[in-house]
Amino acid sequence: MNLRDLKYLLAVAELKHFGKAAGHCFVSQPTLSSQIKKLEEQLGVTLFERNNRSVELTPVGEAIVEHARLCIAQVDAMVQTAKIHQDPLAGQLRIGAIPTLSPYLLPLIYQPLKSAYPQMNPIFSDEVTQMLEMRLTNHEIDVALLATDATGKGFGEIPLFDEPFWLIHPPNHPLHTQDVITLTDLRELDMLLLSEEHCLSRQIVEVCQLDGPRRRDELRAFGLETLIQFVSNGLGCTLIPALSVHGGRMTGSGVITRQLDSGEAVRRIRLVFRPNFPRRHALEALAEVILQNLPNTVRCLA
Amino acid sequence: MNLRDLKYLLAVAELKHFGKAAGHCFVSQPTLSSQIKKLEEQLGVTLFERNNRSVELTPVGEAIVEHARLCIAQVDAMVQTAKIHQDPLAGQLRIGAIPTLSPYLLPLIYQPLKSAYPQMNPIFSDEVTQMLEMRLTNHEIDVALLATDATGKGFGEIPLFDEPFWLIHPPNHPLHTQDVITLTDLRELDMLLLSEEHCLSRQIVEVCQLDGPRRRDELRAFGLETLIQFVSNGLGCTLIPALSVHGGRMTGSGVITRQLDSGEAVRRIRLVFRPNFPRRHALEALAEVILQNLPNTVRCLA
DNA sequence: CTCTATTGATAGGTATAGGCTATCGTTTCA
DNA sequence: TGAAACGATAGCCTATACCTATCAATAGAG
Repeated sequence: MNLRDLKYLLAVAELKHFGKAAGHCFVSQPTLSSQIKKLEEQLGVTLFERNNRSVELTPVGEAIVEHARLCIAQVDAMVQTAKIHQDPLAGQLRIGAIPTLSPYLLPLIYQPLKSAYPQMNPIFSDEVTQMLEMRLTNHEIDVALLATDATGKGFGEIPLFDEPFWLIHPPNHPLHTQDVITLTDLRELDMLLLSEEHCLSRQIVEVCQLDGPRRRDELRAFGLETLIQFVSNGLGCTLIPALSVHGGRMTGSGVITRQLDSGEAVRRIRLVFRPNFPRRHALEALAEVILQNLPNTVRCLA
Repeated sequence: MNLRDLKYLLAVAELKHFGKAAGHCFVSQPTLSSQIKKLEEQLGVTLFERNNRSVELTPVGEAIVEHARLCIAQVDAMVQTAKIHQDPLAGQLRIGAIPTLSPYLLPLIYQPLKSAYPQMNPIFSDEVTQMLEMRLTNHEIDVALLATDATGKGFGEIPLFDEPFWLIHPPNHPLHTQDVITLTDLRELDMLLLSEEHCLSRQIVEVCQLDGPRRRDELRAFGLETLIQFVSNGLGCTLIPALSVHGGRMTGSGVITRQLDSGEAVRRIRLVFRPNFPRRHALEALAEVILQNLPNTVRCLA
């Protein structure tokens, strides 16, 4: 059975005239006649009682037409739904971000994204890298904002920007009097780190070339804001990403924020997605909005 | 768009595997692939995000599949409806009968019809010949039980039986002492007649060869039972159809019921219907039930 | 790291379904 | 009686949905 046949059926039922119904369907009258006949044969019932003067629905015909009407209505609704979503920018875009980026970046882009692409429905979530990668694979999110390379795991990526690490230390720290801080200086410090499922902690270890003994494992905090509180209380130093300096509550917290004298101490933030994700344009739009709303403490890559 | 495509869509959405879905639909995998691709092109959206290891619905796909599911469900319901009505004996059969037949015949056949064809849903109505013919033409009823020939008006008919006219007269009437009553006797009587829209009144005029002056127009009653009351009250005689003698309240009403000495004084009862009425079998079934439940006061024609 | 199995996509050929024009048979109306 | 209107039928043609064979990409085993 064919949807076209059902449309023919509805046309004849409404106009009660094969010729007019055929015109209405943009086919010839014989085509319509034969298709109605075929439909009647398939269903095993007579739908119309016809003679050369009138065409009338049989009682069964009435019932069948009612079903056909509902069916066609469903298809129309389906096409309508498709039309709304034809714009690849439209519809849900489930965005995951790592916790050391999410609270500082997403507020910057939420309003601009709404303004630029009102038809887009972004849904944000907040998890560590490994979880985001799993959710990507399971189609539970569409794109992840990560600070690590995931191309080796079969994902695609759009590099966005390099986010420098800044040093924070307590006010009375020895570094207070030092004008310029280099990477070498960092090796000497007592670095506080996030728990190891955060990519940030691994990256700090790498950047500072911290060796085993120097790591302050006993104090690994679970959130960046908690870590800052530790520093504020004089328990040590740490590196934090530039965006958290901009958006975080540094002022008044008593910690000293210091830029580093090195272009190397950065993490690269990228959009990561399944390579066959069909709405690539939505990702590019997202990337564009992110890049245009960043503070100049980070280095854009486009 | 095609219903087949929607079924393919549902299969892939459910099994998340093109090959298995193809087997489930009894087509080859390339067929399924190309049809899904075609559907995606027609709708202008990507329904599945696929790679060589997994097939997953996109958010739009989810929405579309929901519509498709409802659509297919409608079609299934439609086929089911058709199946139920495939039996030409099933479903509504709207039966009209003339008022001088209806109250005496229909009670005789109602239960037998229910027993023999429980799937049939007979709906009875009661109107004069002209109205019944109009309703037949307008598809408001499916078949009429008439006492007149309607083949000249483009209807089809199944003759059922010849129903003799019986004479009824008051107890103290001169005919009381006469053993055999012939048609000639009737011409001398003061005949009471129904109003002229009833075919019975025309037929009595014809049978008795009543001429203008003898007709008792001022007393034309509207119903047969009323007419019998007139006779009972000694206001005249009349002819009534045999079934009304059988089923009517003759006993105790004080009227005398007399058979006529003539095979001519009958009216022929037939089923009348539109010639293209599709459920001819239902009519034949009805005819059969009627014929098998008649009293022997009438002469069956089959 | 190579080999193989699995999976969806593609290519090319064929058969059927659905389309058309022309015409018929019947009925209605002038 | 002739013309017009209408649905059905016949015969032909094309688009499309189907098939088999094969490709390309990936994952997992040895």
